[in-house]
Amino acid sequence: MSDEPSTRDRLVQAATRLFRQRGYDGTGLTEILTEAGVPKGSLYHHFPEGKANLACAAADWTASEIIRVIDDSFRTAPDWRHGITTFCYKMAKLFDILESADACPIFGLLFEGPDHDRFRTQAEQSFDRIIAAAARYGQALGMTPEAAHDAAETFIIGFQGSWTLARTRRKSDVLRNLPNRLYGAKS
Amino acid sequence: MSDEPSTRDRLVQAATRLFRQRGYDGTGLTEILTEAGVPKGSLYHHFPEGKANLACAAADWTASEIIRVIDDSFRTAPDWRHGITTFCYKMAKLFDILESADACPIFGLLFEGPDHDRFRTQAEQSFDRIIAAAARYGQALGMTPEAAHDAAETFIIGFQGSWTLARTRRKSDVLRNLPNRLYGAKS
DNA sequence: TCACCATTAGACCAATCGGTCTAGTCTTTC
DNA sequence: GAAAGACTAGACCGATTGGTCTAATGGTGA
Repeated sequence: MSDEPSTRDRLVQAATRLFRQRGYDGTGLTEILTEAGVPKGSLYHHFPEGKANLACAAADWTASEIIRVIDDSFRTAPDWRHGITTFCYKMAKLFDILESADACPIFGLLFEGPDHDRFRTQAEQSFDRIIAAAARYGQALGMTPEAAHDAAETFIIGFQGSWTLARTRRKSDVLRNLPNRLYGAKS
Repeated sequence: MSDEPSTRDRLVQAATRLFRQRGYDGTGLTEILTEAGVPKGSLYHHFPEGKANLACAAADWTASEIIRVIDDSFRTAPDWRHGITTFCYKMAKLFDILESADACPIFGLLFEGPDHDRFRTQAEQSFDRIIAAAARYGQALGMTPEAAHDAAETFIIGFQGSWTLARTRRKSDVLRNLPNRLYGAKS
């Protein structure tokens, strides 16, 4: 059971990767199925509503992964800026790994596709989960709840924009420079 | 001749709008053709390489529109922050108009799709054109070339991120707040 | 051993995709 | 007014799309 990822997990992870690379509409079911090594019947067993269903699961999974990185970055951070800096470096590293496969901004990008409102809502919730996770660390480091939320939001905005620019340039510098951009030249 | 937009222009504008709403792969040729009121033959006359060709034209057109708004915002601006603020308000207004049609970040989003490198390059150039346009105003307002470029880049990053967040929330506040976020609470 | 249910397997389907190609219709030029 | 080229018009194409459906398979409890 713990030996190999379950069929469901393999589907979600293959879908996540492909959606990130080619977008929702750009990715065919066959492609996902092949990559996951799973027949079509299994897909519709685990995700009865099909592709859209799978995309939502992929978005959830991605958000959780991001939050995991946030946790790792802040657990030992002495202050907010250190936490953010660590996060940016970790993500820049990830960017460099993914880049060869031409990956997209971590999340929120999958959210083209039909069913506007469902996808939009899913994206909104993912954003909010991530912002809330970061804000929690802001509070733990002494900020007021409002200040922490605001700082987290500012950061996520900067991160999202930086990733986009980094991607068009194929260079992760922009990500590593984000803390300096947001909080002034390095101390 | 100046009475109606040319067939070509109608194609580019319809494509721009649809790509913005549904993305490159999410938009069918038929849809574009119907919207533009143009038969398929004309498309392949004006854009012999087809959809990809049209997408690049749409990206160019969009970048030019953005630069036009930058020009409008900075022409009478007494300083950098005023220019940025005006730009953000203009774009927030545009956002509110488009929102009903569920539009996407202004540009850079069309750049999923095949032909990775061609699309990526196109996006990179569009970004750089826009950053350069903003940087020019920074210099005119007294910044050094490096400072101006950096300020423009920071701004474009923040704008891109803000638009994304604004879109998932369906609220333009985030765009209007960007100057405060970047340059401190309103004076 | 049997029945039962979750899961796997993949053939199959209509619809749509981007793209090609031939015919026809203007407009311009001599 | 005829020839020529720019442009419009849309029927048509093979490939692929997301999705459905039936049959087989595997493990579990009685």
